[in-house]
Amino acid sequence: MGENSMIDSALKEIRRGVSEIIDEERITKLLKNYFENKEGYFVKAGFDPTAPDLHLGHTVLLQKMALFQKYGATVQFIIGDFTGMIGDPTGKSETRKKLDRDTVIKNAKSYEEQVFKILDPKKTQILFNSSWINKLGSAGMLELTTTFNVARMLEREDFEKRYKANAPISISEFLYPLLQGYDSVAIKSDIEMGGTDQKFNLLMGRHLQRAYNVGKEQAVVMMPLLEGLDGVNKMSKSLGNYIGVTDNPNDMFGKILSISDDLMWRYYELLSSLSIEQISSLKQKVNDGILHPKIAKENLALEIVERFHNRDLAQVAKTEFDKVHSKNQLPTDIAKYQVESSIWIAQALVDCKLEPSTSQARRDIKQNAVSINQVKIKDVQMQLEAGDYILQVGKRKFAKIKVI
RNA sequence: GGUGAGAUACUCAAGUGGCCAACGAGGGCAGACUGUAAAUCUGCUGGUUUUUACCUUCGAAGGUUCGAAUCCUUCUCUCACCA
Repeated sequence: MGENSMIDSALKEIRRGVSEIIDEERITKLLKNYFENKEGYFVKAGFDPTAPDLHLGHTVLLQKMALFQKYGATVQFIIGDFTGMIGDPTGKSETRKKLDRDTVIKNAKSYEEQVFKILDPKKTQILFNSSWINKLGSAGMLELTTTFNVARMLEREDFEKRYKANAPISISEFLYPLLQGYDSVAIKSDIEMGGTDQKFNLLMGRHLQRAYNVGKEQAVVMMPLLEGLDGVNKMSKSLGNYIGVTDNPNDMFGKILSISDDLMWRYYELLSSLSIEQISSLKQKVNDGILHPKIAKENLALEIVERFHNRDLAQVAKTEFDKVHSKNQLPTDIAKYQVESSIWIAQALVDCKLEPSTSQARRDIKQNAVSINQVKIKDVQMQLEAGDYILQVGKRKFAKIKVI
C-alpha cells in the first residue's frame, strides 16, 4: 500500500463515529510524518479525578485514542486533580473540595486498571495537572487570565444560557476552561479529544497554545455522547442507564440485549470494531429479514463482553442468558438467604432484597409477578414454612431462601 | 436594599378547610404479546401483615380549627421587576 493510501485509510478509521474534527489537516500531517519518519505525537484527554467508574460512554473516547496509538500516538491521560477542585461548568456541577493526595493516587490506580483494558499501557502517560498548574503561581495565573476576556467567555453555550437566565456563574468557573487549555500548553499536545459538550474547553487549548507560542496548535477530535440504555439520555452513572466496564459478564450481556433495536446500531457504530461497511451490510440483512435482529444484538453483546472479559466468559454469559430468558430456566448463580422459622412471603421477598418494601411486594404478588419454585402465587398472606424455596420477582430477579 | 410571585411525591403539574396518600402527564415497575427489542393494551407506582384499616408526607417551625396541602404567624430558599 502506498503512503498516501495508508494515510487515507487511517483517516477513514479515525473519522468513524466522530461528531466533529477541527483542523483535520494537522492530523493528516501528523500521520504523514509518522508513516514517513516514524515520528510520534501526543493525543491528550482529560479526566475527572473523582469516582473512576468508567462506562461504555467513556470507552467511545478511549477506543478512538487506542486507534491513534495504533498510528503512532502517545496518549497523555490527564487526571485533572487541580481543575477538579473547580468543577467543570459543563453540565454545571458544583465547586468541589480538593481531594487529598492519597485519594488522587488511589483513583489514578483505579483508572489505570480500567483504562488499560483499551489503551496500550506502553503508549500511555498518566499525568496530573496539579504538577504544572501548581508551578504557575499567582503571577502565572494572572497572566493566564489576560489571554481571554469575559465577553468571549460568555459565548460559551452553557455560560450564555446561565447568564441570560440570571443563574449564578462563579468567577472560578471562568478559570476552568483556561486551566484545561493551559494543560495543552504545558504538555504540548498535538491532538485533544473530548465529548461534543467539551468543544469550548477543547478549543481553548488551541487558543492558549497560540497565545503562549507553543509552536503548534492542537487538532481537536470530538466524540458524540453515547446514549444510555434508555436510548434517550446520555449514558451516566447517576441516571443508572449505564454499562460499566467492570460489570460482570452476565450483567453486561443482559444489559446490551435489553437495548432497543434502533439503539443497537448506534452502539455498533460507536463501540464495535466492525467496519462501517460490515455494519451497514448487517443492517441491510436485518432490514431484508435475512438476519434476526436478536442475533445481531447477541453478536454485539459477545464482542463487547469479550473486550472487557474474555471469549469464554462471553460465551458463558450468552448460554446463561438463553437459559434464563429463552428456556425460562433458573440462572446458575442465585443469591442465597436464610431465615429463622416460618415467614410471611412479602417479608421474605424484602429480606432477600427482591423487593424494597412489603407494600411493593404485596402489589407485585397481586399483579402476578411473584413465583415460588417457578409457580406463580396469588396469596398475599402466604407463609413460608421450613424448607428451601426459589423466589422470583418479575423476569429477572431471583433468590434462594432457606427457612429453618 | 425595595416590590411582587412562588416552594406539592422521581420530574412536570392540579388541588386554596373535610369526598386527599393527594387529579393529570412523563418516567418507573409489573402483566399480556414478543426477541428481557420496539409498538400496543392493562394494572400498579409513600409506608405498615389492623391492608374496605392504620401511620407518615404537600419548603421548616409554631398557631387557629372537631378537622389543614389548603387559613394565620415567623423562618429558610427560589424566581421576576426595580435600584
